[in-house]
Amino acid sequence: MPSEEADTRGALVTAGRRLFAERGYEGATVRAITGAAGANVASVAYHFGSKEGLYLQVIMEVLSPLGERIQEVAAAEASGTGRIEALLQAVFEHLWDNPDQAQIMVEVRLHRADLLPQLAEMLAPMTTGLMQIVTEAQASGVVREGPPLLFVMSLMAQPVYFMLLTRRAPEGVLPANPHTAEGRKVYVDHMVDFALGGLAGTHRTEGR
Amino acid sequence: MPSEEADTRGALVTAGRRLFAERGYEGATVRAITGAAGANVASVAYHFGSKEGLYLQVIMEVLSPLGERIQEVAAAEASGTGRIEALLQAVFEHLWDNPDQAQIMVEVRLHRADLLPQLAEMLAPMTTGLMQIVTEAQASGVVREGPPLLFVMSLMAQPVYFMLLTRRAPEGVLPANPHTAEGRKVYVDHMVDFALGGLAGTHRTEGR
DNA sequence: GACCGTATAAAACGATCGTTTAAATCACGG
DNA sequence: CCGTGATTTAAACGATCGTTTTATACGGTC
Repeated sequence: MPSEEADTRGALVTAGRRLFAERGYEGATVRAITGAAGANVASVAYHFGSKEGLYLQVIMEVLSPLGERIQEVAAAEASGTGRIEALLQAVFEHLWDNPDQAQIMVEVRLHRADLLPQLAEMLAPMTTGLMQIVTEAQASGVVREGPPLLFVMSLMAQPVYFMLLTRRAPEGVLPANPHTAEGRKVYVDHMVDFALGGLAGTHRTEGR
Repeated sequence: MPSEEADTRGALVTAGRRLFAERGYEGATVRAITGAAGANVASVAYHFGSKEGLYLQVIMEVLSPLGERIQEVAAAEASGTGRIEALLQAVFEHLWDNPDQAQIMVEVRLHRADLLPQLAEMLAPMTTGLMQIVTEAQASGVVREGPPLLFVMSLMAQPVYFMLLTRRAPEGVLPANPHTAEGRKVYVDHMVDFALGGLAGTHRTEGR
């Protein structure tokens, strides 16, 4: 009977997730990963076939939870602006607790264009959830008319960008300390205000 | 008299800029860069001391133009929402024409935390220009009260994120073709609408 | 034409990369 | 307690990394 899930295998994924995010695919060496996992150099080839195999496994495991989280928000009942607020809150908090996620997503988009089709497939549950949230918000009048994808992009830009900028920012330059729950609330509140305003009717040239 | 600017030196910066952006610091090898530049392998060490030296030079050259562009927008006279619109237009178009810029900025932020202090220093003209635009917009009533940096982050998130997502997106999924000027106008118009709404008064729980 | 600092060239350096090999160890049913 | 497949280990593989070395070609000055 094959045991299918040894301890080293999980340790390799955990270490790979962290090191791929910190240093990128090329920067994270097999020896660094196996060293951090307390495993042998050959264990990557044995369990995943190659470094690339481990990378794909890491991507899959790292992307799933956020997609599920967004699906939950999309399925939850909320009135008017409540669902948008819940979405931004959930995405930002999730990305903050799992910085590997955003880093690996950006890394793939920047330097691994060959994996973009697979990435889009893995992100499918997330994008459908987002589109559902926006289209329903348009039906209820919270969001103005227009291609839903544009609003999805504008929405996601906020938590992703804020997470990347605040994660390792030096102290003193930020208006609130994101390492505390109260500090993060400042950013979430701002993102919600900004997004709700942006989603509503246009303010183009004339006031209101 | 030293010639100071040989042809190979410029070719190395050009090739390095492209390859560092495409493949990241670790992924872009010295041999690939010198090969693309039509130069010898030893030329990087000769002209820049090391691969790291070339990377720093590329960062400096790639960051300057956007900072100057934003300073121009900040200095230009524009009434009400015009300056915000000009800012988003300029940033998105500049990033679109120079994708290396955003890619390298993100790369440094993700995988080269050791360079963040130098990056912040190089970005100083850009951030001061952005802060000036926002604070003056607050004074004129276009932007509601609040820490200017939060609005700067929300503003920049839009063109950066849109550029990263639309640059290599497969055909058919996007609502407009960003490779044409007319298509990019769709994205810029949306970003302007979204941003102006987000910058104005809050739409929190009650309608309008 | 000899001289000299600058620049390019080819070749080699040690180090480290991902991967492979082959032996050792483990878990366990017969 | 032996056999057998699964796992781990140490060692080595060829390839490629960034860098150094050494020699050669170039452009002015005296």
